[in-house]
Amino acid sequence: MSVTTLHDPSHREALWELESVFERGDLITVFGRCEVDYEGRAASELGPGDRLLVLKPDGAALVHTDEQRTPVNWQPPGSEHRASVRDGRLRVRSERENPDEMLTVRFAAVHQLSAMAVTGGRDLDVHGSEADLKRRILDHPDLVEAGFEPVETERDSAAGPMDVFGYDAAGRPVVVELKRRRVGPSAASQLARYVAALERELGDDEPVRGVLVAPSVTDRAAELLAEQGFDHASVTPGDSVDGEATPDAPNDSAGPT
Amino acid sequence: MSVTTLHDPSHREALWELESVFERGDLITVFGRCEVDYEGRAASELGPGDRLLVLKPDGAALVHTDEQRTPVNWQPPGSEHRASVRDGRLRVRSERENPDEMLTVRFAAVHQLSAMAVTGGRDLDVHGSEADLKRRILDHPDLVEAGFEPVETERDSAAGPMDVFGYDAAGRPVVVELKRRRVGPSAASQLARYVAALERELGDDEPVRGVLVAPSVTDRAAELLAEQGFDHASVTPGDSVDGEATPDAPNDSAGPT
DNA sequence: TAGTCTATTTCGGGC
DNA sequence: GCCCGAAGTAGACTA
Repeated sequence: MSVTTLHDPSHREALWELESVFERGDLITVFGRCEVDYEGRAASELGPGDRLLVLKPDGAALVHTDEQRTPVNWQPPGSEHRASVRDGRLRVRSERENPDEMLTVRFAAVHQLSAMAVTGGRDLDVHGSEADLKRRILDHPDLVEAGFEPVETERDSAAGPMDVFGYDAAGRPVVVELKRRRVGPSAASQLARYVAALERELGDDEPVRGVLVAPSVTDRAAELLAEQGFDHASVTPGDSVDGEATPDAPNDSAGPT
Repeated sequence: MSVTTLHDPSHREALWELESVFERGDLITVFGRCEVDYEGRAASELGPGDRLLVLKPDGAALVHTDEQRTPVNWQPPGSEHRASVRDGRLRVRSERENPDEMLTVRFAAVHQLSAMAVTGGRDLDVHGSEADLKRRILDHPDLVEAGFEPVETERDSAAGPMDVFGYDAAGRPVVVELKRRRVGPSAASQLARYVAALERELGDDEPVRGVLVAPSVTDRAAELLAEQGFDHASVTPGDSVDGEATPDAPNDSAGPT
């Protein structure tokens, strides 16, 4: 049987079931009236209400209300689930170390408790990520700008690893930062950080260029880029183009000041 | 009745139930063997396996495997759920606009379908956030450094809003960036961005200081801060201290170069 | 609605 | 284990 369900179990019945399921390694859902407390990196309290508690065999715990994609409370994988009956309530705790965190759910009433044997794939194929954009840029460097030659990806610097490092048609070093979607000021900062680090590394006599590759850029980010003499190439991870550059100029300015 | 459950329903039965529950506004869980497709900001495919689908009345949809805190696929609130039977399978779709996104879950078999009437609070009290840290700094500005005087929070600049703006004991303008936890290079960048914007705004004759307030800082971030002459004050959102500064010096250097 | 930033971010990859 | 950055980030808040 792939699913076992208890309806309106007593706290004792729920406890027995939970303990046996913890052994078995099934996915558990508990729906009932509860209060929730969390203490760890932060702390929180949640007053009484009906919620759905999901306990995963990998240690993850999720408390969901009827709203939002994000659980109202949770515990990440690697936590340990335990159950008990205290003060006439079913108490489910999920605890982990490093950081020390504890989630406590106290059920005044359990409406339903289910255990499900989960099998099958969980590996997702995703398209349109920054990794796809990077592949695209390496296959068609002209999308960054005519004559761009990529040399290294994830090149390390004192400020962290830069997405793509290469040289422009004039032989000047270029740092390329890739973003799969429209970017704001932080992407301009990030690029500036890598460019500055590389300039310190190469010496002040060697000016380093910065190019932000992203579908689009907010006004403020555009100003910040312009202020620092950086360029922007408008490219999306999944444009269907295969051969040369896009109809209009791939980058919107010619080079550094 | 607060929970209705169908075990191993036929696709037709599952469909009828889903349609009536969509009207009612209950929280739905469907456990069964399914494939999942997503297309929108990105795209993904997930092969056959047993998963838990959660459909919320606010339009959120979650597909969970037996691992991870994050759903393997999802749809944010505001989406519209629809169900049908196609090619002998129960198909649940969740669609939204802006951005245009569609999640499709095709069930080869439904092991369990439950509908739950959710009531009660969903407002969480959280402690230890950056907002708490800000309150703490405004109450005890000496935690930033002796003589610091906060003037404005969320002060806007060409690079975005700075957490706290004020003046040091010598009357120099100070930008303070707050982080509730240990920070890396990006926080140093962020601070640099605000400081540079403010210097442009005030004129180059007026040097602007930058202070990062956070529990701790990675080595690399510390180097980046030092390079720009910024300071770091070690403060956590929830330190129990109430009166003066902490025993050891609240900030670790005297001022700008 | 778009821009900007926080988050108990989570997650993965490298060292 | 820590560091670093991406994510279909989500969610909150403001203009």
